[in-house]
Amino acid sequence: MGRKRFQSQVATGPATVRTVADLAGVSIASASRVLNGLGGSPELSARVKAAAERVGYVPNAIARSLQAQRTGLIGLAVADIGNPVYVQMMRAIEAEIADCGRQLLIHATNANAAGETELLRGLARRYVDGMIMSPLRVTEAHLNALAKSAVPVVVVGQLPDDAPIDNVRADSIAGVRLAVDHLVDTGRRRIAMINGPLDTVPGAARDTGFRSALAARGLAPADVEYGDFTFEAGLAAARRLLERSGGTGDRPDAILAANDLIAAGTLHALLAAGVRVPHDVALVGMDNTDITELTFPRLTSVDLGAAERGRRAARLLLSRLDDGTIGPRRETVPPTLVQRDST
Amino acid sequence: MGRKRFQSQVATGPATVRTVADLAGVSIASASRVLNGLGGSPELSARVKAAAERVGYVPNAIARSLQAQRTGLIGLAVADIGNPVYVQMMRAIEAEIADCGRQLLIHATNANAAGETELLRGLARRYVDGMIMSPLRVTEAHLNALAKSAVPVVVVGQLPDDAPIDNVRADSIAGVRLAVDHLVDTGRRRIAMINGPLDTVPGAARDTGFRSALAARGLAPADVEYGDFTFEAGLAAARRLLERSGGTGDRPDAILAANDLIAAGTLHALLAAGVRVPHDVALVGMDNTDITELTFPRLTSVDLGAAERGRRAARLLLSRLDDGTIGPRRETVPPTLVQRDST
DNA sequence: TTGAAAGCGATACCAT
DNA sequence: ATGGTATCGCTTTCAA
Repeated sequence: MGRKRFQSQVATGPATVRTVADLAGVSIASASRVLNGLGGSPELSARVKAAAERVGYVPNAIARSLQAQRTGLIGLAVADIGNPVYVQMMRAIEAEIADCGRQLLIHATNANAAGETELLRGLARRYVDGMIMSPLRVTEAHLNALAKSAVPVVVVGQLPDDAPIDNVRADSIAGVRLAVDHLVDTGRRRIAMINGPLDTVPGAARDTGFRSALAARGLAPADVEYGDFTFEAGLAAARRLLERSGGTGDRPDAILAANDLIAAGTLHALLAAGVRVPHDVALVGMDNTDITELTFPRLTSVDLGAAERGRRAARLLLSRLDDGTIGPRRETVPPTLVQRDST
Repeated sequence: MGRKRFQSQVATGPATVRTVADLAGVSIASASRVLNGLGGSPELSARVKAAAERVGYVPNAIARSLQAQRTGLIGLAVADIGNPVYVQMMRAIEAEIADCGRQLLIHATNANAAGETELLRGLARRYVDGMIMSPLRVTEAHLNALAKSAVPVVVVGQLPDDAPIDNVRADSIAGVRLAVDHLVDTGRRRIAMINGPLDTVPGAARDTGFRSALAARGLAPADVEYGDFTFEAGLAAARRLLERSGGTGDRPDAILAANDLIAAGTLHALLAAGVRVPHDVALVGMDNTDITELTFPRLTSVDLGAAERGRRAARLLLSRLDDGTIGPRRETVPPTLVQRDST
């Protein structure tokens, strides 16, 4: 029966509004008001401020969140926080939401689909006002979980067209076409591709795009290899590809890598085999990450707009948090080709 | 005067314990107990669980945190979330704390000292149970703020020896010595260094280490350059260095770069100038980030244990959260040299 | 075993 | 302008 109510607050634990109010000899309501810059007579304000200062009062954000029904936190779920593409995206998102005084809660899903849906069910109702996620693969379970998520979610990546969820996507197909056209325009004809896994959304899209872009120029793939979206996989795939074309004659004169990591691996294999880049083989990566500047020669790469996608996703989410009634929106970020020294 | 208290909860907003309790026809206390797996008769438990299932109940973590006085969130403040070293550290920390069901709240300080102390005063009392920070520079203000932080903080990086704060540090000096010894042992004599800014903690330590390590082998620096800890700065500094030693005669036969980004920039400048690596000039980076594998040739690099430092910092913090009474601890992670193809 | 009620810390709505 | 108090959703005594 509220014993504490009637005993004055001795310095127990960190300061609360009550500590400040007691010290200033005012009600907690007045203390709260002054602390939030609403009303208060000069005299009372001064007393409260002095008291707050003296006890080093810092408002407890948890309590405030409970009352306000919002935390100011935005969740970001990515497969791998080390992947340069996600790093780019994270940076853009962070910058965008920091402007609104919000913070980023980052969660690595480790490309684990079960974990991702669990996240939507759990974490979505945990601490975040909204959430941005970029799943590598999208399953039925994802869609289900997304549909009943308790907070707004924006998905970066491909989603079925009828999914009623805010969605920002890259245009891989157009991106691949940019690369292919660039290679053909600069005289390459035997164009090979080193792709990621076909059962991922980006892998599948890039495969389709590659074949149709070549067909549009009256060409067929010189060769195709698959592996993970990693440097090591790119290195291994490129070695297989080089081995297959033992004679210089049927070696591809250009290779399109499905991302910059694969491209870096490929470059490594080429240089190690004494192949000159771009003289003998032109090389194009995708994602236009920082990696492109680190290699020698620097990599030509298709910018699929990771940063821009992050920025737009953040904006979509922020606007939805302002007004939950707007219908689902879909944005597509157009790719650009950034030519450097590998083509 | 508590109107709501007496009206049954109609489907308003997301389900709460009250929703579940009302639906199951039990008290919220019982509902809470069942939901947390404490007690409850089989019959009652079943009813509550069914009700929770039906309304898709997910506990509100904010409310729980307010009660429990902990959020399960760990804050991480780094200068730049894109820097590969921090990425390594983040990954290690994330993995470590995820095991304990905690999550990472990441904050980019953009190397802004004012922001960092503000963080300690504000965010530390905001949402996190504890915090790991890795400041580039440590000021008086930092130390002050650290001293009165409301939650435990672990600092990754150098701190004054008498600072009563958990602290994990790299041993830059030993790291530089490893590199220098390796270069000398492999026959290099004219060793230059491309360093970061001298007014940063790591920059200063590496400079000291470089000079003393050389002196220990009876050598003097062949040349020294400074710039930021970036690829571009490394590239520019290496160009200046090459220009200075116009004749091949007094060109350094080895360069130590203060981090891998600088090393990559340096490599770029060397290769562009037609210098063979490692034949003409050996090159050693520091931090042993993923970058070392991406370049051609791959970079020999001193591993200052970023991942290990992150892991230890996480462990220190977790143990302190368990028991706040232990005194401040200080750990130093020993460096290792990882030889690759650039030496 | 179950339920009533007291908090956690802050804000907001009332009266005064 | 100021103070009392209900409330956010949950956990946790304390009684019954």
